[in-house]
Amino acid sequence: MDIQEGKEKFLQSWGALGSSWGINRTMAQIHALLLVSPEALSADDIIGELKISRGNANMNLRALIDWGLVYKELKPGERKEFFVAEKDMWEVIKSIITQRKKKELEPMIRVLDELASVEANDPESEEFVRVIKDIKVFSSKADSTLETLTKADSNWFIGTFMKMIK
Amino acid sequence: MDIQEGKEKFLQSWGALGSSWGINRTMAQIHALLLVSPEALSADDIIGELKISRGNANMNLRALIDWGLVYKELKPGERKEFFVAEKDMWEVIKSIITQRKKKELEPMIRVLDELASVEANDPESEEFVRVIKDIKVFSSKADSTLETLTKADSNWFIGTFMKMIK
DNA sequence: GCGTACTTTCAGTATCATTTGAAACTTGAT
DNA sequence: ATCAAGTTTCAAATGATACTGAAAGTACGC
Repeated sequence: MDIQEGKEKFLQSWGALGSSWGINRTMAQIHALLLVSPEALSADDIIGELKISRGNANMNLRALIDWGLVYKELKPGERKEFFVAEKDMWEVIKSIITQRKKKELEPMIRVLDELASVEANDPESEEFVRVIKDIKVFSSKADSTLETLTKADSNWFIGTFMKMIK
Repeated sequence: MDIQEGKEKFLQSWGALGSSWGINRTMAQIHALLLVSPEALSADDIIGELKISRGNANMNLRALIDWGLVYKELKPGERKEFFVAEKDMWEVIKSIITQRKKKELEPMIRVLDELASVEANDPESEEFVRVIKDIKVFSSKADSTLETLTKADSNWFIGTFMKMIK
C-alpha cells in the first residue's frame, strides 16, 4: 500500500472513531493529519489537505488545543502559526479521559448524590434508591480509577494491565 | 426530594449520559425508566411516561434487547409484552463495552493492520508507519484488556481495581 | 378463518450538530 | 499610522440523526 492511500484511510478511520469518542469528525481528522505529519502544519496546509473551510479549521484547532492534543508552534521569522500534535499515545489517551470524565462522569456523580436523598417509603421509591446507590458505587469507583490512571505514567499503566490480563 | 422529581432528574441525566456513550437519548431514557421500575412495564407504559411515539418506543426497545440491556417478559394471561431492565450494573457495563468494542475498536484494529503495510522510504512514510505501529500497540492492549474484563465477574473486577488504585 | 389486540415498519418531518464564508478583528513590519 | 498577512467570529446553510404516526403485519382466542 502506498503512503497516499494509507494516509487517506487513516484520516477516514480516525475521523469515524473520533465521532464515537466525543470528538467530532473534523476535529479527529485534523488531529490524525497532524499525528502522521513529520512537520508542523499551518492552518492553510490543513485546509488544503482536508478540504475544509477556514472557520471550521480554526474552531477545531482551538478545540484540540483546549483538549491538550495539539500545540501551537511559532516559527521564527514566519508570521503564520503552525500546529503539531501530541504524539505520545499515552498522553493523548490521558487528555481524552480527563475531558470526558469532566464532561460526563462528574456531572453524573453530582446528580446521583442529589438523588440519594429521595426518601424510600414505598416499593417504587425503595427500588429507585437501591438502583441509584448501586450506580453511584460503580461511578465512584470508575471515577477514582480514571483519576489514578490519568495521574499515572505509561510504564505503570502497561505494567499493571499486563499483569491484569496475565 | 420526592420520588417523582427524582425520577425525572434521573431520566434526564441518564439520557444525557447515554448520548455520549453510543446510546441515543430515548434509548437511554427507556433503559433508565425500566431500571428504576420495580415492575415490568408494557410498551404503553413507556410511551405514556416518556411521551414518545409507539414507533420510537418499539425501535429503541428492540435495540436495548439487542444490546442485552433489556429483556422481554411475557405475563401469563396477558397478550401484551412487558419489559424489564438488566439491573446488575456490572452486566450493564459489560454489555456496553462488548457492543462498543465490536463497533469501534475492532474495525480500527483491522484498519491499522492494513496500514502497517505502507512501505517506509521517506520521512513522511517513516513517520506514518511509526505512528500507526504506536497506535496499534495501544489498541491491541486495550482490546485484550476489555476482552478480559467482559469475561470476568464483578468481584474480580472490583478486586483488581481496588488493588490498582491502592 | 375472523376479529381484535398488539407489534413492526418506514416515508416524511422535525430536531440538532456541523460547516461555510464573508466580515471583523489582530498583529507586526515599515 | 497604515497596510497586509493572518486569525477569529458568527449567522445562515447544510447535513446527519432521531422521531412520528399511520398503515401493514402478526398471532391469539374464539
